[in-house]
Amino acid sequence: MGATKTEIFTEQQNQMAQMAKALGHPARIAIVQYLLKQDTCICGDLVLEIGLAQPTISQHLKALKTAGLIKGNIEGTSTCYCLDYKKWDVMKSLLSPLLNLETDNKTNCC
Amino acid sequence: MGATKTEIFTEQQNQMAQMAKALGHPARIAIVQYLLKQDTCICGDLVLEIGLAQPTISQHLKALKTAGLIKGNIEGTSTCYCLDYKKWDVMKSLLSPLLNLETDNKTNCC
DNA sequence: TATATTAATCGTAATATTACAATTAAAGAA
DNA sequence: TTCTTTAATTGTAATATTACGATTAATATA
Repeated sequence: MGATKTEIFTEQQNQMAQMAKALGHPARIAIVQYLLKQDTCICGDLVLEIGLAQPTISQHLKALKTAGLIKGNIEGTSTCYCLDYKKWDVMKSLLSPLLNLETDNKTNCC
Repeated sequence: MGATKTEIFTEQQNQMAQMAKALGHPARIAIVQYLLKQDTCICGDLVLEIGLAQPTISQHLKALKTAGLIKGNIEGTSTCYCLDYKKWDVMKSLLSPLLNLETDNKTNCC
């Protein structure tokens, strides 16, 4: 045990969970916010901005990249990171139905 | 090490991450989807629907409840669960700025 | 070629998560 | 009161995550 039983869920449910999980750490939220403000960054920018060690930031960048939320391009000795807007659209279309609920006329159920 | 350094992030960043994390497991996505469809449910419904053991479902319900995304009311021998729309509004207002990006005229940065 | 610069990777310790069997608790039914 | 129903809790094994020092790799620069 200990590992998520992905095989009993739909592909969509696993995808939604994976994207939410990628945003489920404050450092990764901070990275995304930084990219929203600055468009691009390199690892060193985030080390200064966030204050975690370089390998830790690198690890979080990898997690966001694996989830497809950011892209990285090697440029000389550094790597330029940015949001991957295509994947972001997928995430939006998957998660919006959950977030944009009609809460107006909903009363507490129980 | 091993624990998230919440103290170096803003309250808002920690909140956003906490809510995303709560949705970061396919079983919890499935629970939320079930509640969207059925409005209310009890633990046993989800055990049948999802196919994980009762203690596991109970644990996921607790995680969603701790994050504030669902509410539970004891009714006899069972507990009635439903989405907490107030918290859902908070989540929407926090996460929407991240999700609803203007992706139209954005080109790949690097 | 030697020396920075930048970041990825490796290794590892601490902690957290996931899943479930076993048990417990609490309310309703017989 | 005893038995059933329902779910929470406890305990635990397997796995995953987080964080960082040390190292490595790869490109610049002197």
